Amino acid sequence: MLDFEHSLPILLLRAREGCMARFRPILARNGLTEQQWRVIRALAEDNGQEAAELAQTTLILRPSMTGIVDRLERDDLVMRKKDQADGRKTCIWLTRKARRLYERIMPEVAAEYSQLQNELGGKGWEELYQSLFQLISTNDGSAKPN
Amino acid sequence: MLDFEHSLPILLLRAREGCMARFRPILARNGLTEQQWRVIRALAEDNGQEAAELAQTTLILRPSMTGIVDRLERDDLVMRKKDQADGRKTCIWLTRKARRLYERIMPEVAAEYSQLQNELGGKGWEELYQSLFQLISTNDGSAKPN
DNA sequence: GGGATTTAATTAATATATTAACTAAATATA
DNA sequence: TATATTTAGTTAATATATTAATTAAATCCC
Repeated sequence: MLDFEHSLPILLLRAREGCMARFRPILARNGLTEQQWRVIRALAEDNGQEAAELAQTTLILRPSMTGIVDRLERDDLVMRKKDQADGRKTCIWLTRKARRLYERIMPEVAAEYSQLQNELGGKGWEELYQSLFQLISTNDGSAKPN
Repeated sequence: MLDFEHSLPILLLRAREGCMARFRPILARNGLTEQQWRVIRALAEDNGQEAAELAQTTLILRPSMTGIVDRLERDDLVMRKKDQADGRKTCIWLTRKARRLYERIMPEVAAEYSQLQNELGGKGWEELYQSLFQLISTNDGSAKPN
């Protein structure tokens, strides 16, 4: 067997797309892309992260992050600040405007998220998380060194 | 709670990235992108699909598909053929070269896939699939009409 | 202290994602 | 049958993904 449409990567993609279909309209109404929202949300929880750290937590590669931060800066949603101690590092900070935007969007996102949890049910939710954590740690465990 | 790094979309993305990290090197060695491989694989199982159908099965949007097929055609891996009955539709066919490439790559991919199945174990695999199907059908069920 | 190496970020080049607008062919409908 | 509508595919414009090369600052090491 091993038919393409039921391969694990395709199922994971389909599952994720299904989820994001719920949230994308909220972001679109507020003029944000999915990636921009990830960055804003990560900073809302831990402001002033280094660019590299931010890339890790948002699962965005560094070269992509450069452009995303460029555009967020253009839209007055974040500010870059060089680290005084280490001139190579840059930290990213949310602006007041971004904070207000976050406060406005987050409740909508959270509501939709609860809705999803309800539809799946407590048991389904638990099992899904269990399985995903299992898969993630399995993959991390067998990662090849660079 | 509801912290960003453990949100469902992020976990699904992390899970998928972990999986693809296993396969990407195989594809890269053969000069294929992930999306190109998806198209080739879908066609290997059902050659001559209409472009729209192909987009559905590979989870690639139509405008992206145009470019992907352009480049596959450029590399002599697929051919476009207009439907004689309905001049709007285009069908995509694998070339012999693509078939040979598929036969060469697929065993490697299948081996890596088995490896992953082994690492997860039969039970873990079952539960993962169960959960993903559940999530997908939940999402499909609550999809908003256009 | 000065050159080799490493590290953080960016730039470059190509490929893909996303939404809207457009084109051409088919179908519906008055 | 002429026009309106729908459908399949592409084009356009902007944003992001990916790998390799580049730049600048820090650290190593002699």
